[in-house]
Amino acid sequence: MIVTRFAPSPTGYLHIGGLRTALLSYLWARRNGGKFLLRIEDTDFSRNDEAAARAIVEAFKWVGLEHDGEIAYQSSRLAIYQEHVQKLLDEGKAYRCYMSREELDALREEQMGRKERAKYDNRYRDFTGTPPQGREAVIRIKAPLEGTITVQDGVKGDVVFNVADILDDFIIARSDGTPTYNFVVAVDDALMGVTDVIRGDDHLSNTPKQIVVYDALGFTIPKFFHVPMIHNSEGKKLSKRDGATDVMMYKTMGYTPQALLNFLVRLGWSHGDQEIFSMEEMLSLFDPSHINRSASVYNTDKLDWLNSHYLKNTPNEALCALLEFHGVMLMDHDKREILLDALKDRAKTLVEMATLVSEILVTPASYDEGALKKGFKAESREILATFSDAMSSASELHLPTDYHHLMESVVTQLGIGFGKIGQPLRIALMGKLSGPGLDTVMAIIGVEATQERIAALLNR
RNA sequence: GGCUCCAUCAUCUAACGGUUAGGAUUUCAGGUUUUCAUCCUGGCCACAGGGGUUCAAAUCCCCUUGGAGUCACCA
Repeated sequence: MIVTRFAPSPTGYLHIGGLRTALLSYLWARRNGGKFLLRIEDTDFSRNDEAAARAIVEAFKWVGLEHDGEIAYQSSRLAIYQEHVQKLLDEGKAYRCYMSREELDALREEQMGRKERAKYDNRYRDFTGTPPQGREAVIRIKAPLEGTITVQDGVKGDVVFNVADILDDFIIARSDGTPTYNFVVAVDDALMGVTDVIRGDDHLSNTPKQIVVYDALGFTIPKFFHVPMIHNSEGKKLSKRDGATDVMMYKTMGYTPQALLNFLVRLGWSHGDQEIFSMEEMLSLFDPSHINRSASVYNTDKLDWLNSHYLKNTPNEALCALLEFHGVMLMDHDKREILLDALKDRAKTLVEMATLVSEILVTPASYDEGALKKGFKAESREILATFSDAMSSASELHLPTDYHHLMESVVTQLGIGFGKIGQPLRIALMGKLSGPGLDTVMAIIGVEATQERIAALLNR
């Protein structure tokens, strides 16, 4: 069985890059009928872990990813780590190091001065004497001293590290007894039965250390898939400073989860020329071994396009529900269908759509200067008045076509082109020169409101 | 700086030794539309450079250049 996991450190919200690796892990697990686990990596300082976990679960819920089982908190698994540290100690695969921070710093500086790599000098590796008084020891693992470690990566291929270049006896437990990252990751992944680790390739250079831990503890090494970074427009790793990186921001900006997921899955992965992927398609097509090796730049133009695509294809009922989050209550509106049909092709986001709704439903508070200049001419007053009168005497005005016919007959009667009535009427109804078809707008707001808006413009 | 990874249009990508290097987004030009948007049609735009290997290289190898990541008692 394939078991994957998403293991964020609690930073307060779910990052867009995190969502991508979570999505890929989720897809791979689900595709294989496996499990997708969630683990919060909170071994260090007292950051607000609970809130962070809630934020992540909330974001997962919004996009529809679901993890299996309970959320694992590393902070509550300390006993397990200690047990495994002890095991290594007992087996002589790890040892106490009494070197002080000052000594370590001094060593480092000395090495740097000689242009050497900063590296622990193994001074306590085989220490058997009496420990120095009053020193808290850290625990270091005995790492190999020579040879190579190969990370077999499903994305990058075999990556070979020279032990002498990268390793030393790294710390697995701090002087306060708490375990460090590379140790707990390996222990947890092994104990939780994770078979496929899909994560950002910023973790690639950590992997040899984790392999050392796997080996020391006799664990089976999982499959690794190191997914390339998402870069910002400067070509650097995407960070919190790059604006909208909080997944929930996309909800408030009016994006749909499908669009976001579709956008994310196409960053670094593709299936021929296909651009649109439903969740079902992602589930049946995604394979991490087809992930690109190179980083991609985060550019939301395509996200906008995808979002408008999904908006167009969302049933009105569902659209109504989505719009409620943005303060638009349309469930009981009798012209709901006409309204939404007219709008769903015109908006890139739900926020835009909400704005468009109110532009139609609410009488314009002011008129665009440029529009007046361009579209409201001397003869416009009479044309609008004529049209308004015609509305009063018309018998049946319900559907857009009814209004359209009326406009046609007025235009014919006056011997003018459509534009002569269209422009001023549009200004009266919308306050500007762009918008959905006038017949549609009138059908939505009705005869009375149309006449009121015409009067408002004429009396201004 | 050491180590590691990466390199096709502005951007996301296809190509798995043989293509006029394809698609999408963006952009531009037409068309449809009473307007705007949508939509349709078309255009512009790429194999980083240099060596090999091969009948044949965007594809395989090497070098150069450029970019990124990582080097903690953070995760």
